Amino acid sequence: MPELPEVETTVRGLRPVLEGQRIVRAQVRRPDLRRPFPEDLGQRLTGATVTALGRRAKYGLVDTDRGDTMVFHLGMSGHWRIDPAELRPHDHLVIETGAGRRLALNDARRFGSVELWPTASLADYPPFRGLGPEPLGPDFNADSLAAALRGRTASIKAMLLDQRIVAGLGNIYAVEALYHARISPKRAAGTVSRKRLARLVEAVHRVLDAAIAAGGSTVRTYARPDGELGHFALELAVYGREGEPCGCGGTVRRYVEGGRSTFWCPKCQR
DNA sequence: ATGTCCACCTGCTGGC
DNA sequence: TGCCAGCAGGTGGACA
Repeated sequence: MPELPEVETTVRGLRPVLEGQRIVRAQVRRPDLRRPFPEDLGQRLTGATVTALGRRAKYGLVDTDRGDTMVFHLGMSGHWRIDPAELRPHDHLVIETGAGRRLALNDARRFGSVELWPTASLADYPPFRGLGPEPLGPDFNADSLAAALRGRTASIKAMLLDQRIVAGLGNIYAVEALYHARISPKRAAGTVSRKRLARLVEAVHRVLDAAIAAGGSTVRTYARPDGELGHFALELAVYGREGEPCGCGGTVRRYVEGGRSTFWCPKCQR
């Protein structure tokens, strides 16, 4: 699931359940995702009060009154379940609040991670070092993008997936943004004109905003039993549409780059 | 430094 | 119906 919009949706869904609440129980059921959980994760969470929730790139942030932030990444298959009726396989971490709410972090493929890090020095959290600008923030714009891509010969698609260039895009939204900007995913990043980079920045904004808006509509129903955060049905223009017609009269094609499927229309994306 | 590929892990789907 | 190859939205490390 989780690119930036899914993580943002997840954080927004967790906020009303966790913010201001005391964690009365934190149960680790399987401590080894991509990286092992901190040894004492359960003890360090139990009794803490959650002061704020946030997001950086594709990471969710849960601040506590003990000066620690729980940083979680959902990998490929991770998601939080709110008030599950019963626990399921791959519910690796279960948190209960003083208000009687229960959260389960489920991640079948275990590419995700959970870490505790001092809130005051989150910038030093190793995965955050070297991270590029937030795609919806002011530091991601045509000028900064042009500077970051100058002279680069790798494909523009690969550069959008590089979290050091821009932090939060994944395969789906990189593909969708390039389609909307009418830029070929195969084009060498350093050869994309400033004018077309401006179009790309705008397309990234449009695609992410629409996805977050669609996720938001799902969040409103989060309280349903076994509600799972971050899942929503957004209409995608090209992703997963190999062989289907493009509005321009062309046909959507697929190729693999770096082991990732890329969908595009060779007729209108140049 | 840069570009490219692959491993990590489990579950689901579609074709035979 | 059953089996199995192929595929899945991320990241980081190895290699040239």
